[in-house]
Amino acid sequence: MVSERSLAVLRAIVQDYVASREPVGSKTIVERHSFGVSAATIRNDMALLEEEELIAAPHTSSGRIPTDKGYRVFVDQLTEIRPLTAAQRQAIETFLGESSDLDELLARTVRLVSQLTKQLAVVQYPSFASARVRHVELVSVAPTRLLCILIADSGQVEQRIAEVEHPVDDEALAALRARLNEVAGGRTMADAATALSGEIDSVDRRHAEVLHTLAATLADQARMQRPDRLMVAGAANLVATEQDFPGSILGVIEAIEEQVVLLRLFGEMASDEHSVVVRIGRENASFGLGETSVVSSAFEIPGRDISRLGIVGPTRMDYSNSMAAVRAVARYLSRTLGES
Amino acid sequence: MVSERSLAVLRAIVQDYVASREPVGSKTIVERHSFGVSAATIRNDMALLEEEELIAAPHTSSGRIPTDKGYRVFVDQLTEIRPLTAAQRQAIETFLGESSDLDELLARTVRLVSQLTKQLAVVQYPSFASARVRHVELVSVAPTRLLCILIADSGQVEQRIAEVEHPVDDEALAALRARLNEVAGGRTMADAATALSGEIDSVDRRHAEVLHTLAATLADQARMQRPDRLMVAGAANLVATEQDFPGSILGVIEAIEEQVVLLRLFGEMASDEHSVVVRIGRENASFGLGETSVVSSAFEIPGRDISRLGIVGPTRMDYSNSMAAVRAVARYLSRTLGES
DNA sequence: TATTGGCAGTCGGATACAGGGAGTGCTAAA
DNA sequence: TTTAGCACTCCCTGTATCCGACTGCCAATA
Repeated sequence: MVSERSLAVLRAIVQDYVASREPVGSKTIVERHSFGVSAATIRNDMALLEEEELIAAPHTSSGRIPTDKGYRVFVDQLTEIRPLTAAQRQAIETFLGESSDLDELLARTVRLVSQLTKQLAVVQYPSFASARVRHVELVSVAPTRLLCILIADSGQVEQRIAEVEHPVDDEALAALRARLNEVAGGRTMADAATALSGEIDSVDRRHAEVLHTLAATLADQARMQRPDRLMVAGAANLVATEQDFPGSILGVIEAIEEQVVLLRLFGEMASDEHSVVVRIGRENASFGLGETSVVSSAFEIPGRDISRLGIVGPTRMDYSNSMAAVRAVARYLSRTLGES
Repeated sequence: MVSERSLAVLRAIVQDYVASREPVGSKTIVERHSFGVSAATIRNDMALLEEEELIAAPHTSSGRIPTDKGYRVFVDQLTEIRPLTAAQRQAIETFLGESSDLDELLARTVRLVSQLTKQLAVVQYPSFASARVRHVELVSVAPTRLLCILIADSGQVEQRIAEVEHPVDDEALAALRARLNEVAGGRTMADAATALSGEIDSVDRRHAEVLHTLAATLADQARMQRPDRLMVAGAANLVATEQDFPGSILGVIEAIEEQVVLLRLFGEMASDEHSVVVRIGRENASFGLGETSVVSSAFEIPGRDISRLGIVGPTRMDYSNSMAAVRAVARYLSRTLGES
């Protein structure tokens, strides 16, 4: 059984180790924290914590460092997340408030979060599967190449080149454009995709082939066959913590570049939408990120599907600060932008 | 004066050092290369090369490593770039041939180049300043918010949110849309920008304010106020060569993320469009990249402005291979895609 | 029972030192 | 111009040693 003071000792160990990167001993604890007890007592508590596998000693006679399990308990104890300072809140507002379009907003967001947390920041590009089709535009870029542009009422624009076998003249193009808008306009992306697929057979033979290609193309687009993208910032922060990755940092960087891994990880964290979720060390082992921790939170921008942002760093990180920053920025995106 | 054989010795030193990361001595050279002379003779040549500051000795009595100047001479001697293997050419075709849109093509390109060269690859997103305006679309996303979508005949789509003070109803919106298309349609981006600016005064008072905002917005867009973007891949390759950066790799990573730096660097390399340009070490010192080399080449995709792709790595890199890969991919983009 | 002081034991890290090895620079000879 | 030989320099590595930090345990104490 771990006593209340033992947990306080664990907190002290986590804080000191995060700050110094050095195993922390009993003497250090009594010096830097105001426990009313002696070092020997702390040692007894540390023996308990080690029994519970919350801390470990890298070498026989050295200070202790938290285990993944120790970090987990530490984070779970953090019932109340320390709010950001006024200056930090101000930074969020001024930094994000000026954004003109979604791309820039997200770009600023990742940069901001990486600066606030000193970690690598990631934001998931919000998809818009639930948005509706406002307009379909066709542009002939070559005799047998049509550019299909899909405009959603959320403002999102998707484009795709369609190859057709027979050239399409301007007149036919106009007819096709009208037909496509008639069928797809106003529908949600998913609906439009199925509607277009069903439309293929009931069309003028001469253009069946064209429509077929177009419908398939648009359907693909609408289904968001292309997986959501990620925006990343602060890679230098990750490399700066290289010493915290005993087993080469290369695997981590590769996993970040292989965005699919992170997207799947985000997918698994989608449980509670309005709180900050933390996954620590080995909890991410199945993603090849067994030495990293991820702190993330959901956010929702009006007209878009719900999405996630977060940070990725070594297990030895300032969870309190990371959670506060991630939560604050996610809330800003959801609330402040949602109100305007 | 550097003799012909001295240059051969320089080549040998560069090749061996690039391969082994270890200073190379005279004995190693006679063992691994078929000079018909003894180690002592090589030493004399090495003394010459050191005199010319083409090589240097890290320690008094150790092998030699090439200086930046040495790499420069080595690269300039590479009159003929070794062509890629058939397998590599095949890889380019199959890997890039399947791309559906420009984004994916560029994404595949950077990944391919980073794999071929084992370096960090960068591609500049081709701008379209010389393209013409095909269509301007306005979408009301909120009473006082208009989404402006600019469609170019090259297929590029740019979007921007415009804030206006007074609400705009559907009827006025349609009129505005017609007017904007009338003025801007068919013009190049640059022309459209000036034309729109000039149009502001000659419009119905009630909508002057709206048009003003829109014109300014579109003008900004057309001028490509937003700098060209970069796509990056293979960061892991860069980190893997960390040992080749005596002065911390962090600055390099920061410079990469700060895309402006690379864009300016690319801008300075734009001299010869159809050949591969190499900048070595201190030649990039003014960009904070004094320990890195950049190999890049221009390419041109139909309907787009000319643009660049390249790789960034330590001065100790396989220049021959990097130049061959960069040139081959750039040519593929320009030629093969241009023909189709 | 919980806490404390003391003390022996353990291990890592820093320091000092010697020996081996790789490589150069120089000189004299071919 | 090239070559062989040789002395010299310096790095690297392994070894021995010392120092310091910390733990773990035990007996005493509140």
